[in-house]
Amino acid sequence: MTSDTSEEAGPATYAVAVDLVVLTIREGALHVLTIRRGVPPHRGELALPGGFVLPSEDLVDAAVRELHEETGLGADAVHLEQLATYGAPDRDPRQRVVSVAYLALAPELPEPAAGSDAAEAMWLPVGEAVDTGLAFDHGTILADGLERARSKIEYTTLATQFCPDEFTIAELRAVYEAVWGRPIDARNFHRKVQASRGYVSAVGRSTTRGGGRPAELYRAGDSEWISPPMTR
Amino acid sequence: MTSDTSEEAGPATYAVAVDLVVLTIREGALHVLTIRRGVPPHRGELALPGGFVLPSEDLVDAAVRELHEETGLGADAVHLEQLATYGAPDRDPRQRVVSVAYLALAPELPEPAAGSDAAEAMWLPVGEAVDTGLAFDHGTILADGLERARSKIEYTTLATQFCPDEFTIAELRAVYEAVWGRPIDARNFHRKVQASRGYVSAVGRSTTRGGGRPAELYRAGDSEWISPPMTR
DNA sequence: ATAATAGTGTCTTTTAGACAATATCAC
DNA sequence: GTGATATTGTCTAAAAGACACTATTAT
Repeated sequence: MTSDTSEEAGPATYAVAVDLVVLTIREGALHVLTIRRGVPPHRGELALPGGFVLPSEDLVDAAVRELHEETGLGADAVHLEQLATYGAPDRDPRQRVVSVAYLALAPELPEPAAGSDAAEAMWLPVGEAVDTGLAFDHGTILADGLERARSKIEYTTLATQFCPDEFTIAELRAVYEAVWGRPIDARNFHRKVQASRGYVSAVGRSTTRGGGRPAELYRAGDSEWISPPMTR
Repeated sequence: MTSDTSEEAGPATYAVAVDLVVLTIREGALHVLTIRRGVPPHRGELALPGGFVLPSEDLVDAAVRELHEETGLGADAVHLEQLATYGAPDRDPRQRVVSVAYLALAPELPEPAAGSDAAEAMWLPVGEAVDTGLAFDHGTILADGLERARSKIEYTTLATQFCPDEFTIAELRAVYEAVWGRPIDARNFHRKVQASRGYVSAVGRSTTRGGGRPAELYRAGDSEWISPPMTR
């Protein structure tokens, strides 16, 4: 018999974790950050990075901490938003774990992944991750994260979060093509980005890194919304 | 010293609750279901209905159970979707509680509220609830729920969830007017609803309950999406 | 000059929104 | 008939999407 079970028992308690769907674009394709599990259950399988929430931490702080541990990125460099919460009683065989999933959008990172953890972390093309399957219910979480990213770049300026500080319209267009998985008319896209006030602001310099005629460089503008929206 | 702290301690555990933002339309205005707290903390203040998740329950099952306890409604009669999760360490002074909020959209109910609970439940116009303020962080949860409802009726057929089984186009329009809080051109609205395949399907009968020329009756169609979307 | 990419302009179709006109009931 | 609401139609402006054309670099 455990100690201290005198008056009311109080509600049952469960472990609470955060899991991360970290998306970036590498070589024109959307990639997701995965880890290979080193311990049971699902040892050797791929999973999303994540960890338990500490007693003093807010949920988003736990997500920021995990993101930093896995990618070295700070909260200022990436977009981070809550995705959904998964809490089926049997989703983790060890104990009941309620997991709050977060979606992170990151610019292309220099190295594959600098996990301070022993677990090997890597970027995987999203199609490959979906096909391979992920441990626990992480396949569902990934699918939900992809759908969120796909829909949100329609009406918000989030696509710039995948770009470096300075980017060209063509590079921004490549983000849409990678996330939506289909080509977009360069000319109409150019016109629509320019028409949406506050989406991008010109730097005043240009680059020839794409070959051909030099392209104007832009930074993210001050608006959070696109109007009229991009249509998927 | 508590018993059983030999090997690894394992992650910290927290109470997990569901809170409900239940919206309905009464007398042309959007209302939210609230309860007056009978016990501390925040005794006497208004709050959202909710409760703890049982060990055997999935999160959504807990939401369905609470909804039934508070309104008598079953899961088939209302739309229920996960909203967001709130877990600041100090959001509940008694102990750490991570709360998964759900949004429910219900048709107008016969009686104000038939809470089987001792707590008095009531429908409150949303403006009044926002102005009065709610206990804990429930004001934030309500605001998030309202924004979700307002945006979702733009591009989904969710507005029909506020209507009885059979309804007129004018009644559906009244939903938009109540949720968005502004008048809508009846003629353009009529045309757009008809143009969106699968939004509504005609019953073949009409009603004069609105006075004036009888209006055709419709049921919810088989589509979940509106295209093109309603614009707010 | 040629290849490659950036950027502008033009045209057609679709949609939004304002609002006129007609239809069908109760009284 | 009048009053009320439903439904259809018409017009204009905005936007989407297809695509021709011009611009500026490297080689």
